[in-house]
Amino acid sequence: MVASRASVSVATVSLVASGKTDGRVSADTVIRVQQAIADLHYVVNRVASSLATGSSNFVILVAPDISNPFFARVIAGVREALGSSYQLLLSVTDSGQMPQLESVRELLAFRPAGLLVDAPSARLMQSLVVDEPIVFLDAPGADAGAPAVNLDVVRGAEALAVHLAERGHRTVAYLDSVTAASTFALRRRAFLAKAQECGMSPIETPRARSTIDVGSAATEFAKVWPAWQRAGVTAVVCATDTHAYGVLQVAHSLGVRVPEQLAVSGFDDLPFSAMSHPSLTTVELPARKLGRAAADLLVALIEGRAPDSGPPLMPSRLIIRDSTGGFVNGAA
Amino acid sequence: MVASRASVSVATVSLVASGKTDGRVSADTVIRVQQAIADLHYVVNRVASSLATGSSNFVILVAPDISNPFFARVIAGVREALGSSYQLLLSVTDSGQMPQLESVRELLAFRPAGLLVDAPSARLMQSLVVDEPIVFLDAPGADAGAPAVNLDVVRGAEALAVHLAERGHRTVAYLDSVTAASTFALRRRAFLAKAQECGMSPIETPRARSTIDVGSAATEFAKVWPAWQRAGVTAVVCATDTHAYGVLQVAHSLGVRVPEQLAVSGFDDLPFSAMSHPSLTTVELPARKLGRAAADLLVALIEGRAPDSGPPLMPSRLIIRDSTGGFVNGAA
DNA sequence: CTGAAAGCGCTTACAG
DNA sequence: CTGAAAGCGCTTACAG
Repeated sequence: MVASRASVSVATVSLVASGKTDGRVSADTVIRVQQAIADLHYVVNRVASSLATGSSNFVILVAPDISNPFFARVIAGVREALGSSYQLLLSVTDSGQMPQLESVRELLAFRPAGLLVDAPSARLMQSLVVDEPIVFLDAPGADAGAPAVNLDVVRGAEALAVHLAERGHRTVAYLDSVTAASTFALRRRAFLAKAQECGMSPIETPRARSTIDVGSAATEFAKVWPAWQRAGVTAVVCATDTHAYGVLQVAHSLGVRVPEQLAVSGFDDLPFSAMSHPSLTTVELPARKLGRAAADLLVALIEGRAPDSGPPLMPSRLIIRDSTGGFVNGAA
Repeated sequence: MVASRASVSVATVSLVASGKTDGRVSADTVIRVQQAIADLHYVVNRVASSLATGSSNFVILVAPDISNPFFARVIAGVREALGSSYQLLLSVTDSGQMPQLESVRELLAFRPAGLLVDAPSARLMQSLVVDEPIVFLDAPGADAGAPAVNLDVVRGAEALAVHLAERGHRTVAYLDSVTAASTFALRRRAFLAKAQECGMSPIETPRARSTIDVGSAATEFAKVWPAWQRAGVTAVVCATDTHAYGVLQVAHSLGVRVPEQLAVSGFDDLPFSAMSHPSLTTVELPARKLGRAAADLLVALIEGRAPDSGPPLMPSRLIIRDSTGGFVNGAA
């Protein structure tokens, strides 16, 4: 420990470096040590420090599909809640891949103060039983035991089905995400069930799905559209706004007018959705709030405090815009 | 070390766990120890291991503006090159913020095997003198000393200026990014200089800049457009494709026809750019290749190998699409 | 082939 | 107020 050389002491440097000097070190030496630290550009080795104390002050967030803009907002919320107490490190999977159990285990071996896992598969949640603080985000279906913060996607999906039914749609289709995250399975199921209940016929084949990027979504939609069109589809609901942009794009290219010939909608309410042409009807999902709530919960767990309340469910909200606006058929 | 209890040894467990058993441990004990490891779900504590060996096997990538889709592709390239030898951890700044020296120092305190810094400010590069392996990405202006992998944005920016001049444009404007990354400063300077050289008049006030998201870009463009229009601007070059999407959007809303009344272009060639309406002229930047080259260089540095070649400069390429296509004025 | 021992750089009671 | 010492969980020469 070089700093000790500079002045004359050893454990004292540790005290000074960590600011635990309240009446344990004289003002003189504090200054002298700080000087030495500054001179030598000394930075405490967190690895050693973490080993010695058995604790750390960083949090790892595991997430799939970082290219989803929704995700950037979740991160912003997490950082907000973490403040300066904990540093955030991200671990991302390849596009379209889910985080695997083994890689989460490896991450745990870094001994973070806590772990945040976004959009896990149901399987991951079940098999991941550890005593480290861990919180799942956007993980519907987590058994009650696992701490999780969820989005109320069901309410939004149902509102969307009702909205389309009211607009007179009869035959609807769904463009899904390929990732196995349970949130996507839930969105789809909730929408299809409610659609059925409202008297609409959801077309389930061909099944359409793509990764969360505009290009893939466009390609996929272009592939299935002929069949859907023959089946009489007048509305397509997409797993995310990003998928919907792809649909809007292809529809435009093909001369399919939105919303007159085809209603389009998504989930997320990304900023662009208010400005696309036509503007996009979507289920608003409070990404930032989700991130904040998850991080708050994690910090409570880390610090051994009981979470303030029960399992939070962030409300979703249907935002009706032009992409589903103009369709009128029979009644409505 | 619990595993030692399960069988009967101590250092042997370490040998087995790290697979260094070539004729140092009998097949029998290897199996016995592996059994114990499996039974106890034992995972080597990387913190302790890292302290003992003085090395680690993870790399930290520091980056601003994770919401930029360009970035997701850079990451994909980095992961490709890192393979399974090194794990990747990300540290992101808040939107529009640059990585700060202090936070990079804190990251170094985790003792990663190496550090990758994307789009650093010139100041960061200068003040960051450390002996840990570190590679800058997309960091034009790095003094020759610092290992860096760059994009040849100058060539692309100049080709764009020439293209617009050939199309007959006389008065052009630039929509910049707010981040202080040197790559953005360079794109702008290179374009403006070449524009001047080609006999065009770049309008420099009002200066337009926004964060890298469609919404902010749209707002900013809406604000400056009246002045630009009065000044006779017929072409706007954007720092990224994302900015250009915002411009396209607002132009559409305002009834400004692209490219007839206004030519629009960007940098990146994001997947969506081929499919927007009109499709977007852009300077293709090889994001994935950039990530791969940077990671390759970093690994070479970590492993003490001399880098294969000189400082790599990834080529950029002008892709001409409809958003600048139709404008004809005088000659051309 | 296997175990005992030292050491990685810190932190934290514990004596002085 | 300050220093000496033990210990965090590993790894790596070094003896047996």
